[in-house]
Amino acid sequence: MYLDAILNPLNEAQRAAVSAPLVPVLVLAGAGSGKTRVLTHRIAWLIQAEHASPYSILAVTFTNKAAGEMRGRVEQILGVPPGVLWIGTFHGIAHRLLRLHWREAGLTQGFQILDSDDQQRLVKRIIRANDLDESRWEPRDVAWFINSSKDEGRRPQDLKGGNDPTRAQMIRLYGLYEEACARAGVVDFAELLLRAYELWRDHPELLAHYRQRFRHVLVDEFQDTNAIQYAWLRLIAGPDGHPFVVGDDDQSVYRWRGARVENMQQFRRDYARAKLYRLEQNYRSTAAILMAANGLIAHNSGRLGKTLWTNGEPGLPIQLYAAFNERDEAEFVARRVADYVASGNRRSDIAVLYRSNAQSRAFEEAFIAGRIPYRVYGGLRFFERAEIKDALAYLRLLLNRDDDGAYERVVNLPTRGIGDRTVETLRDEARGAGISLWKAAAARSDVQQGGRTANSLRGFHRLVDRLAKETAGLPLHEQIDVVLKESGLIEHHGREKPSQDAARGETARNEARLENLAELVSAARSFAAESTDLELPPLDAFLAHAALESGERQSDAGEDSVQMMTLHMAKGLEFMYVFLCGMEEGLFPHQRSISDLEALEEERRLCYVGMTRAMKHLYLTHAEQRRLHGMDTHPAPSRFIKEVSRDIVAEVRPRASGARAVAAARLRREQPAAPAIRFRTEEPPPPGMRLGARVRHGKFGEGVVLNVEGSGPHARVQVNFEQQGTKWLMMQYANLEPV
DNA sequence: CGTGGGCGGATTTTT
DNA sequence: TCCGCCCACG
Repeated sequence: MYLDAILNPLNEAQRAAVSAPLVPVLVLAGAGSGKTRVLTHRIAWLIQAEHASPYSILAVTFTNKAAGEMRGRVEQILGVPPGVLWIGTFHGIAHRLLRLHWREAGLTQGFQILDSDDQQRLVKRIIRANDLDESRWEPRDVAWFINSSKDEGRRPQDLKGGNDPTRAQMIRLYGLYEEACARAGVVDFAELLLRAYELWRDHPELLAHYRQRFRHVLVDEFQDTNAIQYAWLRLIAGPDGHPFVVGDDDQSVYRWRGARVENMQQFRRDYARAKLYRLEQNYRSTAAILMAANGLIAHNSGRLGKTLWTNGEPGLPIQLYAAFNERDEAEFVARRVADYVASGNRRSDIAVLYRSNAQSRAFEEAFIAGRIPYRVYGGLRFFERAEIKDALAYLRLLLNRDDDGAYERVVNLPTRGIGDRTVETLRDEARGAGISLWKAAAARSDVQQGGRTANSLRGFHRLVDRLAKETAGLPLHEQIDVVLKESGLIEHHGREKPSQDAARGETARNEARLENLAELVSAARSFAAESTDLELPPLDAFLAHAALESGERQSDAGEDSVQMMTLHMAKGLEFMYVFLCGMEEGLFPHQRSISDLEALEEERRLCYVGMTRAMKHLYLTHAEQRRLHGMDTHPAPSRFIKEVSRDIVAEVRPRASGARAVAAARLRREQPAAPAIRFRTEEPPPPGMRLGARVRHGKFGEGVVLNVEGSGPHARVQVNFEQQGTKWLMMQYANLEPV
């Protein structure tokens, strides 16, 4: 591929970023501005123009999906054989490093990965084992403390309790948790990152090797990095490196789980030579949608500053619907969806977005009533299902008998007469001797030859040993097949309950579980076929895969259906038509964020993310009455509605309230009000004052045109200044010059 | 050992 | 209101 071919498909800003010199680079990439394209083309550029070896490239993302897309596109552009480039998630890459250097990292060779559920169970066991009150020490809170400590790079010994007994206890539990993990040979997600960081930090020779190798480090969604991820990046890039990071501070919506937008500002401080590029041209949405989004996000402070613009259609104004209640809101959306579908649109081009999952219910009911196929995202994913985790627990035991979490999960599944009492004594014995449950039980059933429980335990151990022996050397999917059958798991779920006719629902659930187990076998088959990872035995690799890529959500795709999801899940996606629902104070912004400025600004960013998902039409809806936790509330419309310039909003019908609204909601076939949109319909905007143009003002400095009203000397422009924020100015007096 | 009723809590979620 | 979890009972 020639250099022209790399640069030609790009706009000027993208081209500048892609062909930037080998210095640290921060790309501020707005929503829909072609950020993935810039990353992939940058990689191509490094290889073609800078003659970088494909082996010298390390590209990091947050999700497997993003990593997969990036890898696909790079390999397509360059024709590089798969697997040469290190493209992966932070966790995936950390995992790979730890497998390669498990000894230096202080891990066991066959270490396994705990998902958050496994982690919480383990924390709970530790709390119980220490006779602590679970309501005082909630496993969720303790796990959160442990994870956020790790995210900050802190080990128990780095933490001080001070005068705070609660904190001191948390630190103690963190320490006990670490010991339990070490004993069982397991690591949680945060541990992967922290260990990978410590591995390099504490082994200069290793670090030197990898620095030499990965000369080119690229990072996607940089605004989502947490402290340890950023520290890790700085280690690998080194003081003289040139990391290429892409992010959007306006789309930072994961502060609550440790992401630090400040890393973007910090990056510029840490790398004084860093160059900043802005991608502001948007290829996704209409001008109306972008103006609404720009106007909203301008209310946030401390932004790096960026305004989206487009050469495309002005588009329809944002439609605002004030519903009577959540049912009316859902019925309105359902009617609009039906209209869109009737005029030939695909249902999958339509998205219903909301702040919290509970809101989906009303929409589901309306869609069912209207016979509109829909798909709700969220909920359990494949590898998180109970029956799948049971099966995985057996597989984990095959590799590592000391995995107490797995042991407890299946020691009595299917039931084999090993009750809570037995397990409890086992736990005590194991803890007393500082050994695993497996070892404790093995010691015991040897001693007490005769007892019934001892027999059961021995039976279980023999089963596991036998499965290990029988499956050794078999292809992966056959290994799993054998384990499923001989462990009794299949029979357990397949067992009919003949006596009860009423148990039909149960039969259906059982069937679904059996299907899932069958799916596990076929997932293993295709995993083995596709996996190029030769560094790990297949079963180890498959278990890591199951933990790190928990799989698709809800697989019953196929039929064209309306997409329903939370705003967080919608990040990174795009839809022709977007309904942003539940725009109410207390719901969005959420009650818990209203009194904290930082949290409130994050809610605003979330709203910005939601709005910028829409390509053609955007609806904002709110309800005047809503049932929340069983109580009727009368929430005020979200402040975010008011923060969108009124000029680009059209109310779907005149706001009604009270009794009138009841009738109106029932009777009115709502018609959109005459569009209130006033920008560039008849008259062209003043020269140089194109939407999104950069301008300079004598006093306020540089800014970007958000909005233009009228023409000639009476025209007014709304400008978002980098320093001063958003202002309306009269063309006549403002003396704006195009930049 | 499995189930039903009482109780408390109820953003957002990837890895 | 509704869901998930814990405990007591059969």
